[in-house]
Amino acid sequence: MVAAPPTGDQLVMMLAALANPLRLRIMAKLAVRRDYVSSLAREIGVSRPLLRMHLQRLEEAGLIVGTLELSDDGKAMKYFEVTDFDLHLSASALTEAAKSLTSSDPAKGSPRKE
Amino acid sequence: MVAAPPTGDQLVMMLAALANPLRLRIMAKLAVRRDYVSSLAREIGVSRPLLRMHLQRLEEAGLIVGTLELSDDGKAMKYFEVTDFDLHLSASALTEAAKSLTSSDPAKGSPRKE
DNA sequence: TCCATGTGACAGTTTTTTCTTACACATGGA
DNA sequence: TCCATGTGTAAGAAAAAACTGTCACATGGA
Repeated sequence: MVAAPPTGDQLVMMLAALANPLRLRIMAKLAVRRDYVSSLAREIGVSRPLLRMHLQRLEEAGLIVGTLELSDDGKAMKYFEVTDFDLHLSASALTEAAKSLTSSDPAKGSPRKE
Repeated sequence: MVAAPPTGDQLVMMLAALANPLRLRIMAKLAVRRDYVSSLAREIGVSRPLLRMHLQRLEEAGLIVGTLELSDDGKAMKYFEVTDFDLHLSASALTEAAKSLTSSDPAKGSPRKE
């Protein structure tokens, strides 16, 4: 279901996003229930700017999405929630993904359009 | 049935190891067939010391293993091959893995032995 | 008005990764 | 002996990631 196998580049982004203890915790928290930045920062125990950066990285990788909502008392709150991704990593899956890597392939030329 | 689900720390290591285009290529190559360092370096087109570092990272993550063998003409060759891992990444899997993270959990104290 | 709470963004430091450029040792064959 | 091939390691530059501190703006309620 779902997930068209991501391109190599996309895969690298997702893996890089997940390959960090703090972000893994963030994902765990958000998997349980959506939350907004300040609240999440308190709960996890990190500064808001730092959390913000990590959320951004996760969002760029497509693992979470944020929506700006207006609370009852008029405050703007940015809620984040996890998307439903489903990565399967095995040797063959990696071999497949590697084919679509665009970044510097020393074995070939510069990543010309070819 | 292989893989006991890795600990959070172990998972982070594996993800970090895979989250790099060059290492992804290395995995792809080794998945096709085992190879020794110098040969692989030529094939991929990177310097040997650089490749060495990447191989080391992959090995530490348990994704590949290297064995030092003696070729017919007496040269010592270090052959690497992929282990058979099989990671399944989903929101719930991450939630589970996050529980066993030891690294700095700002929400708790310093990672005391408890 | 001031305070508590939410948002966003910037500059600057520290730490980690990535990559380069050496150097050292060993073996078989010309 | 010298060269080509294999191994290992260390020092240092360059680039990217992680983290801190601070400022600005907005709103509702005391």
